[in-house]
Amino acid sequence: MTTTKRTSLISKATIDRLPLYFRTLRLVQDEGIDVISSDELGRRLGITPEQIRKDLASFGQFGKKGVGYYVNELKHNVGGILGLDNHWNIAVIGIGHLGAALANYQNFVSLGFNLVALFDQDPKVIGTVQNHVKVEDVRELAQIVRERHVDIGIIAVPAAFAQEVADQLVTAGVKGIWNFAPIKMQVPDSMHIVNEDLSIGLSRLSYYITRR
Amino acid sequence: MTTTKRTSLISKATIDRLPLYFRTLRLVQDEGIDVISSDELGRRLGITPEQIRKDLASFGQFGKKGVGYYVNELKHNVGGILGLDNHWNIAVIGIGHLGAALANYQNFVSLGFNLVALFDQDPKVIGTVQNHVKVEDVRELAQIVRERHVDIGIIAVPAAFAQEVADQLVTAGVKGIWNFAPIKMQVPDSMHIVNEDLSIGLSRLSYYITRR
DNA sequence: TAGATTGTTAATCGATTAACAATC
DNA sequence: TAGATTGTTAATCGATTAACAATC
Repeated sequence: MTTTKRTSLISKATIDRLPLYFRTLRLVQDEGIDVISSDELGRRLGITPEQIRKDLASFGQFGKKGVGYYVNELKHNVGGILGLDNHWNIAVIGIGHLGAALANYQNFVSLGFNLVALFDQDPKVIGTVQNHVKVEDVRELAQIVRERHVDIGIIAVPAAFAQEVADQLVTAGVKGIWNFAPIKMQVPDSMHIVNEDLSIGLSRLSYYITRR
Repeated sequence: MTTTKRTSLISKATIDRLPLYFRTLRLVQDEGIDVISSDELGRRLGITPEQIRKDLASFGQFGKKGVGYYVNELKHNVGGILGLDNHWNIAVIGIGHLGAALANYQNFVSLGFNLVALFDQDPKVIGTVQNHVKVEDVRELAQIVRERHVDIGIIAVPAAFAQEVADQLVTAGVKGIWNFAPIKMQVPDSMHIVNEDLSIGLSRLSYYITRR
């Protein structure tokens, strides 16, 4: 039995480690390993075993004292916590270089997401196909988002158009937005939005190599 | 005069906010604004003014009490702290969808990075051009990295080849690695590496929309 | 049983928020 | 001067690490 504790008590850092656990458990399972200790999982990920046990314990008791964690069971539990078993429908808006890369990113498929729609504004791009999905005119966004039950909208348009697209996604009723445009988006408090700012990582690297 | 404090005292979270300050200062400057308060900067970014003042104060005294911060001066200071004025040379390894997107990402140019080399393994890709740079055979990586003084290697190859590429980059003498492959990389302690794991953000979004 | 390993509590460490003196 | 705003110290909050009892 799984005891689920109050969401608010769980650290943001913990949630960001769960996908790493999930991925490693899958790799471990492919190697034919049935049981794994927090020690071994930690060794593979460069995370302390205490941290891993604490993270998992915030969601329930998944291990067996003196034994470890059953890989398959833990993998399903972690996947469930992350909501991956909902197999969310995703759509990418803005099929430039980045949007096309996201549309073709196979790791999303392996996490259980379904790519159901692509949108662009450029007549030369509309009608082309990426990863077996046809690019639609962004003017039909609202209608298609509803028809295909899009849960998550991925914004890969230039910064100048991002807010407008976000507004349309909110109106069309998506559950969450994954934003790659480097701007502070205005969305209702109830809308979940995750910003993916690629220049932060590169700037951080610049910072570190500058002062080593 | 700028007082620079010990690096170790500065929080990782602070460093990740600096690129946001830098970008906003540039936007503000484009609007013709000469002076900005922590309050206004915070309003634009959704960050508290106290946080911004604290972040900046860890690197020196850049503001004027009762006045605010001179936009141009602060922008240059923040850029300098991030090391953007070094105009680091970057190379992308793996010109698939993601690698091509990174090679064409204009925000990196605007941060002062220079794209100097692209590498792939596929004969059909070698010789093609992305963003005015020709794709070279990855077997020539070591030589070209030295010739063109590559500072940062961006790994966009499939997970199975990522460690091998990292090893070659380390041997060739890059200063830092920006890794998009979803694996735990083994590099010497002296090597700076930033991992960009796109599935974390999407998984986090899945987590939040699952339990709203 | 003895050894291994979890889950949890307590201690420490780090980051944010609040408050306010300094000063433009 | 009076009002505005920084820079810094103190207080709070949150996350990680350490320690260990429970138990397989």
